[in-house]
Amino acid sequence: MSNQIELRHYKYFLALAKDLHFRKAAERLYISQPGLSRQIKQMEEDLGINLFERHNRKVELTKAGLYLQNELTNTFKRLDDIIDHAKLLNDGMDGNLKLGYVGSAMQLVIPELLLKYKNKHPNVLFNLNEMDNDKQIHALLNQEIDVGFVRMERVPRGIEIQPVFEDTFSLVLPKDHPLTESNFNDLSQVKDESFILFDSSYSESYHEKVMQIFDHSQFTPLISHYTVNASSIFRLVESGFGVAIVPTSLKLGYDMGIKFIELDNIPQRTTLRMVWSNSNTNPVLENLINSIIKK
Amino acid sequence: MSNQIELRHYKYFLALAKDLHFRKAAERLYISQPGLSRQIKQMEEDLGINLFERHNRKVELTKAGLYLQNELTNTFKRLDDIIDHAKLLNDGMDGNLKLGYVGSAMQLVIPELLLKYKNKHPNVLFNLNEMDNDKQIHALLNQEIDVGFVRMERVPRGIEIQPVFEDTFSLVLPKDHPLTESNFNDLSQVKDESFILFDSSYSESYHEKVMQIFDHSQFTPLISHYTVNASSIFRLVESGFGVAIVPTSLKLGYDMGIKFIELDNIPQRTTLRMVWSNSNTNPVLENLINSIIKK
DNA sequence: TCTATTTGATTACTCATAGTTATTAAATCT
DNA sequence: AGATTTAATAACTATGAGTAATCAAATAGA
Repeated sequence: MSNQIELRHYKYFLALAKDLHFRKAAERLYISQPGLSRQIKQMEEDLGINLFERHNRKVELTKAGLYLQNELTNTFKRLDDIIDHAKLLNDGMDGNLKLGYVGSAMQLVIPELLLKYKNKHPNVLFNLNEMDNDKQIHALLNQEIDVGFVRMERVPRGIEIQPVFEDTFSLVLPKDHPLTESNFNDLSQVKDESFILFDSSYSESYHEKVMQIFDHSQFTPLISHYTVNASSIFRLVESGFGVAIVPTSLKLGYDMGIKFIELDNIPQRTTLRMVWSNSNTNPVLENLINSIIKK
Repeated sequence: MSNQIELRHYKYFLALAKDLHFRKAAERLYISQPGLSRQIKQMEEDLGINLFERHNRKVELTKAGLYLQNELTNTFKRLDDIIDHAKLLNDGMDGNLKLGYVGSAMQLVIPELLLKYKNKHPNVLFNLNEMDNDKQIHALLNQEIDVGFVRMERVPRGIEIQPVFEDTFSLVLPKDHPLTESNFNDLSQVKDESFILFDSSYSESYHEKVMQIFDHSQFTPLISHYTVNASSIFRLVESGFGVAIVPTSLKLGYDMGIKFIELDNIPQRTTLRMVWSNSNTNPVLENLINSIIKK
């Protein structure tokens, strides 16, 4: 029972389940149509499951077939990952880690963490992918990345979240702006400037926190631009289109005609958090979590 | 690359990984030793992974081979579950659910919940298994059950937990005991009796709660017996070996020479909780969770 | 040290079956 | 009614899984 079935059968089944058309699926598989017909039939008989309903001129998935399509797709994606990972082990690597991160984490936090980790585990291969907060959650759920670094507070069920680095905010001004660290007192001094901010699609909770800063300073800012990455914010500030408020750690790594004034006497902070899926079985993931969370 | 490999290869690999002996593994697979040698070799070449180290007179798994053994074992167990489930769908069932529960939940809570659920979903097949708290957590992690009903408070990462039913405690006495509902005031009236309790291995947190009751009544009980199931507790009480404290809902379903006095004016309660793994993809599981948690 | 035994790899064969081409049956469209 | 598209069936081919026989190497035993 379910004994003569081979991977081939499952692959053929998935192809047919996609096309719902024997000839086309067979073509895509580079086999003949009768060959496919026979393999599918054999699979149905061997499993004792009707996978397709053959109607007059169209093929449809049964309930059981639809279920199988979903589950098998996942299973084989997972199987591929397993083989890839085993290959790495075979080549002397201890494993690999696919990381996602918001751009604002790349200046300070990520390099530091990775250096520390790589020191301890030199044979772990890294893939780095900058992506926004929501994309990272998506990628985690699809097992496309192992770990993400986000600025958000709530995550869906199945995702773990832990703070990694807390940062102050800084005011960003053109270099020739009259305000300086010494004559700066509080934000009300820039209440008539126009502001350039990260788009709220970047992170709802990040955006809200920035708005709290304005509340706290008791004025409503004129926002002239929303944009999605730090360098375009800085470019706009440099060109005199306004001023900005960003996480302080972004100060590093950019050399532009701008200056930072750290807002360390307001209570708002932005926290970079590490997120990962608790159903992920990548064996080096645990190392990373321990090495980062346990300081 | 990793293209000509079939399920057969993986099955052979797992057999050899277990035996670490070509001839024996081949025997167990009902094929000849050269056949096995060739298939394994082919698998190693096709995947580009050295799976075994052939020493003088013994075969050992490589690092990559060991990893593969673990992961593939899981994957194929999962694949079997998927096929089983698809078969149920094929036979007109909507799916099946494997439940674990502590014995004390069987009297009142489980039947009520299941009746309500079965009404809505008549084509879901149930498997019921009485097991203690820890066993259920184990079974969940191994995907041997879909849902558990436990009396505990903390569960490991990856397991979800939600309260289902809160119960008072009751004092259990032999039928001919002088204490009755009308002349009972508080537990100090039985402070000189010996007590029969659930073994603390049943649940750490349950045991602690019962101890709190004694603290609350300001006496240290003489405990004469620890046992693991309700009916043996009742049997011992009936036979005059002592008195007991148990969840009130156990009153139902037993017809013995004992009587219950509900301790509803002490603050302690015991909560039956539903637990499940958040990596479980059984499609009917979600129904059950919704139907039970959302009252 | 020589022989017997146990190990997995190699070789040469066969036989089951995946995949082929050619055809049929049924339904739908002109 | 004839043309076309669909999947199933039938008969054939050839790939490669599995086999028996043998080899090479490494012990173990006398």
